Amino acid sequence: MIHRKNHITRLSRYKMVVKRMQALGMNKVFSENLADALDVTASQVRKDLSIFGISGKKKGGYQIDELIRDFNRLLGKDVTRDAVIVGYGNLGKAMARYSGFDKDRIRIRAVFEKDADKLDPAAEVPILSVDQMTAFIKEHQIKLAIMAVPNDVAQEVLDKLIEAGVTGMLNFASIPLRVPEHVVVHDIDLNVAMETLTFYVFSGHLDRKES
Amino acid sequence: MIHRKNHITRLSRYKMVVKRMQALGMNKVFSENLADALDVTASQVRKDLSIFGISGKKKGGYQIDELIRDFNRLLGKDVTRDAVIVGYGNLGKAMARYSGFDKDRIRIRAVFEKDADKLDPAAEVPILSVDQMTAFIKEHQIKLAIMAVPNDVAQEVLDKLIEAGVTGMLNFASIPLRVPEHVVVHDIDLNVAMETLTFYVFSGHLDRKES
DNA sequence: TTTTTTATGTGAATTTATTATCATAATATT
DNA sequence: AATATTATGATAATAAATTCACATAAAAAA
Repeated sequence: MIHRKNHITRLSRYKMVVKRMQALGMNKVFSENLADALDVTASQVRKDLSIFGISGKKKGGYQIDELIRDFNRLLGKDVTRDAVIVGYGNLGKAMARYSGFDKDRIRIRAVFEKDADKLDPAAEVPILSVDQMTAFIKEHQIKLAIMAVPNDVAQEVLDKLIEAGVTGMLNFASIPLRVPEHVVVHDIDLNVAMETLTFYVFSGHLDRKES
Repeated sequence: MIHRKNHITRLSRYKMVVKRMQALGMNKVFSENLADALDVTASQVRKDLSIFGISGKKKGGYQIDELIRDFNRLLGKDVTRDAVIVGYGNLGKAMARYSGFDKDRIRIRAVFEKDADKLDPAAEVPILSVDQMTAFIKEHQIKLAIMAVPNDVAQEVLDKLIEAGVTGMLNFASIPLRVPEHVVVHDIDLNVAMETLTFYVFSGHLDRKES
């Protein structure tokens, strides 16, 4: 069985709630609990988990510590992943300071910015010149990038990143980007998100399905 | 035929590229062109458009000015939609200054923040106290909100927004939120997005499908 | 120990989404 | 005016995602 996007997205969510449950002192969890918490069906939970080879016990549910071990294994062999940010505008800055990343897995190593006035190589997350980007990525073998640059340079930046060795990016630009087969781009188009919302809110056609 | 999320998301994208095409001086467009630009099939484009009651001509494709008129009609009767932001932290600030919204349709009217030091009622987009939130929303009949608040207050803020009359929100908190039937929440979980990405990048299981 | 209860795991059924096919209408060509 | 071309639109086919349903294993109760 191949893992599709939806499964993986949910996997990450399961991880989140299971961690919270563990923090609450719980030891085991039923598919029904997860379903509840994430507003999906219990069937869906069991199917997802089984797709990833995770199994529980016919009565006692799933053991939380085992679950977390499995989630970590699946989402990256307990290794921290290094990432860089390109663009230190509003969004780039917000991402550089974003506290919501799982610090044990995703670490922002640097931000690259064109405007010389904004550079700050001494900051906790150093703000470096784009001129250093390729070298930095190659040296640290960075595979992940967050693109927070204007639309009109997005494709150019993307190409440069790929050239340097990055194979996965989170993209905030709202233009269609072209990438080779081996590269994954996850687009977050805030304008599209808001427009979609207005459609639902003002049209009444609510057959909504969670994001 | 009912409109599902995917259709609406694509509709918003079609609008974007069609507008760009118009800016280029083009008058008509073929399903094949749109398919190309957005990396979907031409069949998909035609189906989407037909679902929204948009039709072209059996040879000459779709008339761009008509398309744009239809898109605007569908996405909100040519009326600007007012929205507020809750939380003036990194993300809230980025959203308040975000230039990517279609200014003709989505207008940020105010930001609400708890920390008194951050308030700035005179700013172009005024930063107001959360104490004023409910009154402001009711007075201006705001229906849309962007939630950029910490996880631990997200549900509370959401409830308050709903109480005040908001029915659609973009949510950046990464905890599962409960909402009544008539309310739509679009979640953007940046951590989940990054983790999903790492999975694809480091696992090799690439059966990726665009965001 | 035997019986009852209950949560998993899986294959089947269903629903939803996407793609392929092709008759048809509009345009262009001869 | 007749013929050839071609892009749409509708329907059929396929694929993907989700839910149902139930046999089975584990735990609890009797």
